[in-house]
Parts: sequence; C-alpha cells; structure tokens
Amino acid sequence: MKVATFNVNSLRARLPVVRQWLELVQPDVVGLQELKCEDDKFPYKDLEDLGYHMTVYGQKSYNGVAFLSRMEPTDVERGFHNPEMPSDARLIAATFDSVRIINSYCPNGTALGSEKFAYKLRWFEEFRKEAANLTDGGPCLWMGDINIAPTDLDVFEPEKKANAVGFQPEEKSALMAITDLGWTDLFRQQHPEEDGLYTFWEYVIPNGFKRNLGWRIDHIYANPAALPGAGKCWIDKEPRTWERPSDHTPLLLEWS
DNA sequence: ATGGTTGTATAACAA
Repeated sequence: MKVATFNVNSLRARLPVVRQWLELVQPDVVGLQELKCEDDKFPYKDLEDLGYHMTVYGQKSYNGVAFLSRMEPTDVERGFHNPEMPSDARLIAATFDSVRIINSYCPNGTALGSEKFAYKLRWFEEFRKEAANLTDGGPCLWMGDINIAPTDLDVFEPEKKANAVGFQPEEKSALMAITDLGWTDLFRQQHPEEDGLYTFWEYVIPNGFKRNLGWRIDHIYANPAALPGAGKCWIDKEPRTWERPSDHTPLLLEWS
C-alpha cells in the first residue's frame, strides 16, 4: 500500500489541492498535519466521495492531525498518555491492517529562548518516553512534520543556520535521542548523500520553491519490524507547484 | 535589508 504524510497548512484552504492530489496519487493511508480546524469543522462532506475513512484530531485555529485511509483503522489513540502534557492536537496513532502508524505534527519552536522552544524540546522528550517501547514490537511507522532538519544535507545554506529554529544542536539531539532507539529515516536511507531534497519551502522567501531554498523536515521513520516492508520512499513535489499550495509537499512510502 | 507570505480568534499571532 501507498502511505503518505502531508502538512496541508489548513485543510479547508487546501481542499482543491488535497482533492486533486488524492485523485492523482491514490494513496491508501495519508497522515495530515496542520488541519487548523475543530473536529466539527472538518470538511468530511468535501472529501467523502473520494472513498476515505477520516480519523480526526482537530482543534481551533492551530495544529490538528488526521488520517485518511482506504481501510478502517483500529486502536485509534489521540495525544499523549501523560495528562501533564498540554492537549494540543499534534499526535494521532492507529493500526491499518498489520502496521501501526503514528502521525505527528511536532512543535515548530517559534523562536530561540522562547517558551514555545522549550515546549518543543519537552514535547520530543515526552514522545521519546512514550514511544520507547514501540521499537521492540510489531511493525510501526512514525511520520509527520518533524520540524527538525537532522543534518546539513537537510536544509539550504546550513552554514547560515546557527540561529535558525529547526536546526539547533539541542533539537537535533532531541530527535536523535528518539531515532537512536531504532527508528530509520527511510528517505535518508535511500538517499544517503544527496542534499537539496526538501519537503518544505517557506512562503516568505521570494521564489523560495523555484530557487529550492527549503528544508527536509517531513519524515517517515520505520521501526525494526517495519523495515522489511518498506519500499520506495519519495517526495512528491508536484502539489507544491499548484495554485494556492501548502508550504509543505507530501512524502510517500510504498509499504507491503 | 530583521524584510518577505499565508492562514486563522479579523487583530495579532503562528509558522
């Protein structure tokens, strides 16, 4: 089956792009991020004719994650288990046939030294704790907008990013503390040397997409049990070229 | 050059 992750930056604003892309690519499971709507404003009726189950965890204005899937998922979980964590809608997990998929919209961090930056690090630490047991069990994929570029290959002009949120040593360490437990970055595994392969281009940089001034911050990770099922992993840049695009573009995985 | 754009609590904030 074809699995995808796509930060849509408002699903309602992105309906034409998302519909066209679903019809063109025919993915079996899609993890969406940045819905920017509450559950009761989710555009179920605008998507129902495309034949997807919709499993939603939304909130007002910000964040929000969902699955669109051909098959009905089981064992849906929303948010962290830890009740001490804020209840922002950034995390949804479900099982599709035999594979567990975690779809996350990791915090952006906003600015160095800010409360939101501290929350980002706390969020990754909590995720590390809660996901620690998942690398020992059955097949599991972790995907989404990770909001961290792991290496110099993953961002334009890395030498100028000393103060850039998403490229700080403590952010990379927070991500590595998770991936070191046994998560493989499938796209990087398949493109171990190549730079300039991005999933996100800021709106604010003039012609940033055309000039390929981007970041690879959307990832799909496989645990050890999921590795044998992982086929090709690729970035689909096409929807970023369409009218009123998201600032992100989808990352896909062939899974069997 | 601390700019630029897009989205949502249509004012200010988030990204």
